[in-house]
Amino acid sequence: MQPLPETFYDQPTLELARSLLGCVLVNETEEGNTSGYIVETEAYLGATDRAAHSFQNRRTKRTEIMFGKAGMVYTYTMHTHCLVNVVSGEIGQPEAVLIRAVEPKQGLHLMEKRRPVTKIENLTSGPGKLTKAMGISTADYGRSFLEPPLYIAEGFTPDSITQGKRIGIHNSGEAKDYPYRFWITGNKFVSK
DNA sequence: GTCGAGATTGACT
DNA sequence: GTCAATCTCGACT
Repeated sequence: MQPLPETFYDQPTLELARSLLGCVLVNETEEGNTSGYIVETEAYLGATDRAAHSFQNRRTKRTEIMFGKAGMVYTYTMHTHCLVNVVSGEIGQPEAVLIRAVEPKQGLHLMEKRRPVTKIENLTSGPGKLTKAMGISTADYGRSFLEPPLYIAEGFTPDSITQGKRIGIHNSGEAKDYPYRFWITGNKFVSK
């Protein structure tokens, strides 16, 4: 499986968020390899998006990576969980795409070992769930999706894509109603 | 050094 | 619907 080329990330963040649907997220670890089709994403446009960590180009130690090159890995700890983003936009533009859900492809047994569930559709149907199932952590912060062990490869073209409001952002004024969320219509691994 | 907030999840009323 | 778990970082003393 080949990582997608650098040119794939050379497109506007909202288009990248849409393009990532159907692509394969791969993580190679000592325990084994896991991969899954990306079925849900959210765009964060730092300069104007109040819900983004980098709102109004706020540059901190944590958001630093968002100002860098598209295709970098931005991981972030939220309460007890870890979230994973793909950095987007030109250098100097703090934009990123949050990977909210994947559909398991390879390493199903390993994912279930890391995150025991009764229903398979609960395994990776949320941003904190998929990182645990695939073994992604804050140690991956600053890596590149262009090369192993953590990378994104070509998958399939979704039949139908739905666009809507983002989830789980509170007290963000108008930003909470921005239609920056994309998911594959009808896929059961999309979060609620 | 201490305090508060948060791009979530799972359990419970 | 509500709420706590538990960690990192930024702001302040």
